[in-house]
Parts: sequence; structure tokens; C-alpha cells
Amino acid sequence: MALQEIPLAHPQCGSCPIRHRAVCARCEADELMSLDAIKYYRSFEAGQTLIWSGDRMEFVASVVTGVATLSQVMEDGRTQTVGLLFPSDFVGRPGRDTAPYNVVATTDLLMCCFRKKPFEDLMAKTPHIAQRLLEMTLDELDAAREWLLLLGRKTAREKIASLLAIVARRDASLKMLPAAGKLVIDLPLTREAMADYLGLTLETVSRQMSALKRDGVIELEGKRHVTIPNFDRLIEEAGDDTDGGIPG
Amino acid sequence: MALQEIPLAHPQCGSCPIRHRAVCARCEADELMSLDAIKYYRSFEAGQTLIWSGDRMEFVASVVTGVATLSQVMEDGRTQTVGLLFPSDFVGRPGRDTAPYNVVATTDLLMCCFRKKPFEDLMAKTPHIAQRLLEMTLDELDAAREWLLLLGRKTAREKIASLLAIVARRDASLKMLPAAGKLVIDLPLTREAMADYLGLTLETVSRQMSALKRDGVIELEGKRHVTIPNFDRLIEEAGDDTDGGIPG
DNA sequence: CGACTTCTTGAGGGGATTCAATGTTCGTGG
DNA sequence: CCACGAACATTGAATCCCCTCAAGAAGTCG
Repeated sequence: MALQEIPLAHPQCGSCPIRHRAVCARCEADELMSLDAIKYYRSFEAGQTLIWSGDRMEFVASVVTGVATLSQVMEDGRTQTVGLLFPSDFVGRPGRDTAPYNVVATTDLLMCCFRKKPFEDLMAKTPHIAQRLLEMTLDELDAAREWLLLLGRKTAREKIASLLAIVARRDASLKMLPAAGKLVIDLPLTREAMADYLGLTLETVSRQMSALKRDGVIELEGKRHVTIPNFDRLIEEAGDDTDGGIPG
Repeated sequence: MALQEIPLAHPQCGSCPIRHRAVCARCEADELMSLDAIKYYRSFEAGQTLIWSGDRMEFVASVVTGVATLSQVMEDGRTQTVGLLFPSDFVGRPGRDTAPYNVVATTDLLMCCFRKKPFEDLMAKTPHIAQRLLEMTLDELDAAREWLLLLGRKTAREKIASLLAIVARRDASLKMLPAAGKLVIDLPLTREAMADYLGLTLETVSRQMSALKRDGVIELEGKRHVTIPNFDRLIEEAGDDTDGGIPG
């Protein structure tokens, strides 16, 4: 682990890979300097829980690299993932002090953190941050509502196809490539994490992955490396009429 | 229909029943006057579709009285309700011009509308509106995420109990009463609308309503009038560990 | 190599759906 | 006033998709 080096990975916001998509996207140079002054980096290993539901929230943060999940757990252990956090996504709610969900790193993860109080103070003085946060929250709400349709009405096969499509879209967007034709992705999730996100069991996930492979919708190399020979075909399998709205 | 009278129902914002909970909640007297100048009321009958997915959004609005749903429909007709709108809830997204969902009145409905452009202009000058909208959007996101758990992991019985609990909470909150002990509600939804919200079929909804009645969790008078003799018992049936966060 | 975690595959069971019929409520007109 | 029909709801029987339980395979790390 190169824990010591990582905090220096992006000493200045100007060189940050999520600069133009994160909560700071609309900030001017001077506003960026204010953020820069209170930010600090933290890194986490795959599998690590960053925040436990009910914990006091000491900070808010942006995902810089890696993927994390938000999840809710019922008393009897049933688990539902309620959010997938990709680079540039924001965690934490200004004005609230206990965490409503578990936040778990599903890959190695680098976060750009702000202590809550200084961030709130800065936000009060910086409309550009609040504006961007509203925009991002509205996007997240749309994404959550798309997921409601998935959980409520889609078949297991459609659920898997939808998840693969989302990951492929975010991945393409990150690489500034169009999400079309042949795509190759590395799943940032275990079969169990996929199941928790899709409201399925890990066995069903595995079976449907095999079925999609058998039917030529995807190709598998190992468990995580997935080739999508024809993205349109995958979208068909996902049952989506709308071509899902990834911003940017 | 007394359509002519309703637009005058709340000529001034000061006497508006949702004054302190809607998007205008934080506004000062002068800000309220600006809103007042551009607002207009519209009423709709139960069953009417106010907005079709894909339509141009001409306005944003607050629910004043009644209940509406946001819903998504797949090509083959599968329908999922992705939001229940109670009095004070907000519809529409500044900065977007086509509607992503159908908005349907499930009861007679009174809306306080603002044409989109004037509202956006006003919002740019009035941080109190943007602040409140952010707050409300974050609350909606939490509600949507609670619903993800429901759709992904709860049994049909738990789903019904959860819906009854939500309606009872919103109803109690509206009447400024505590949500505890014995409660009486009128369901603003048909069995089919309940099914669409819960990711079930209407037959399953009906069966589970009967089962909850048989087990003494609820009492039914007609199809819509529900008595909850013991709210805590209902919450147990809903499988919730957290005591669901209705703001205010 | 062997222990562990992760994943795949199979067999059987169960909760919700589908298909179908009956019941209830309510408004309308004879 | 009550019969009639339409909309909404309840109940039953059979089916199916996904889950549960279980065993074995495949990768991973000491």
C-alpha cells in the first residue's frame, strides 16, 4: 500500500481527473482555492467499509478513483444496495450528521474529502457549489427512479443486462468514448455485490451471466472481465426504451 | 366541478396550507411576493394525467391538495410508480425541458404552478428557493432509496404494510398529529395503483390486504377506508428497523 | 500445493404471477 | 325504487420464476 503517496496524487485541483464533473465543477479559480484549502485525500482498500449506517458523518467527499456502494441492511440481514458511486460522485449530505447508509469500497478507492462543517460554511458563501450539488442530486434522483423500475418490474435477465449497460456507460463516459458498438469492461462488483444491487441472489446473478454468455450477448474472461460485442443488443436485453441518461 | 372558484382558493401565499413545507418554505415576505406574482392554480380530477413522459415541461408546480403519482412505463406496458406526491411536494426540474415520467392525479388535485422560465429566473436571484429545493430533493432521494430496499428485498406483506405506514405518516404529518397508536386513513390509491407502486400485481395487493385484515393489523371499511388499531404493530409488519424519516 | 474465497451449476421448493370467475360498489336510467 | 352495467376488488387454481440448499469448480494467496 502506498498510502503515504496517494494524498499527494492531485495536490492541485486543476490536475484532478474529476475536476469538471464533481461537486466543484462550476467553481471559479478563487472558489477552487478555498476548496483546495480544506480538502484532504483518503484511500481505502477494496472491501473496506468507509462509513457505517448510523455513524456520525465527519466529512463529505467525492469519489476520485474506484467504485463504492451505498447499502441498506435490514435487521435480519437482507441487504439492498441503493447507490453505486463512480468517480466524481458525491457522498454525504450537508446539514445532516448521521449516515443513513453503509458506504463500502468495492474496488480500491480514492476519496477527496472535506470536513463537514467547513464545507457547509463554504457552500453557504459559494452558490456555484450548491448549484452543482442540486444538479447532481437531481441526477441521482433520476438514477434512483430508473432503478425503481428495474427492481419493481424487470426480470433477472433484464436486471443483469441493465447493470452491465450502466457500468459500460459510466466507463465509456470516464474514458470520453461513445457507448456504442463493442465495449470491454471490468466489473467493479462481485457477484454478491451485483445481487445486492439488483435485488437478486448471487446464484441467480451467476446463472443469468452464464445465460447471457451462452446467448452471445456478452463474453467472459475470468469472472470480472466482460466483453460486450454489441452494445445495442445489450440495451435490447435490458428492456429499456429510453437510452438511459448519463450526463456529460 | 367548481373549476372557476379553485384558482382563487389561496389568493395570497400567507394563507396557503403548504406555505411552510413547500419549495417556498424559506422565502421572506418580498420573495413570496415575487412568487405570488408568477403563480397560478390548476386543478385536476382523479385519474387525469397531468403530464405525459416525453412531453415538453411548460411549468413546475407544488401539490397543494390531493395526491399524484410519477410513473414509468415500459414498451410492453409494465408500469412502475416511482414517486408519490403529497401536498407540498414539488414536480418538475428547473433546467430540463422534457418530462421523464407520467404524472397522474390519483385523487382530485390542486396544483400551484409556475411557468418554468420565470421560475428559473426567480430561482437564480433567490437562494432561499434553491436551498429549499436542494433540501427537498435530498429528502426525495432518501425516500427513493428507502423504496429501493422495499422493491428489492421486502415480501408482498411487508410492502403493503410499508405503504400503509407511509400514507399514515404523511397523513398524520399533514394534520399535525403524531403517527402513533390508532390511526385512520383513506387510501388515495386504487389496488392497481398500489400494485404499480409496490412492484406487485393487483391480485397480490388484494390478497395481502385481506391477510393483514384477517390478522388484525388493519381494519377495512369499504376498499379505501383503513383503520390501523396499532401503528407500532404495522411498523413491525413493514420490517423497518429505522423509523422512516418524514421531515417536519 | 492446499486452504480460502469466489463463482458455477443442479435439484427442489415457495412466493408471487397468471388466468379466470365471482363479488361489491356506485351511478344511471327505466 | 330498484334493475342494470361498469369499474373496482376479492378469491381460487395452476404455473412459473427466482430462491434455498447443496455440491463442486475455478481462481487467489500464503
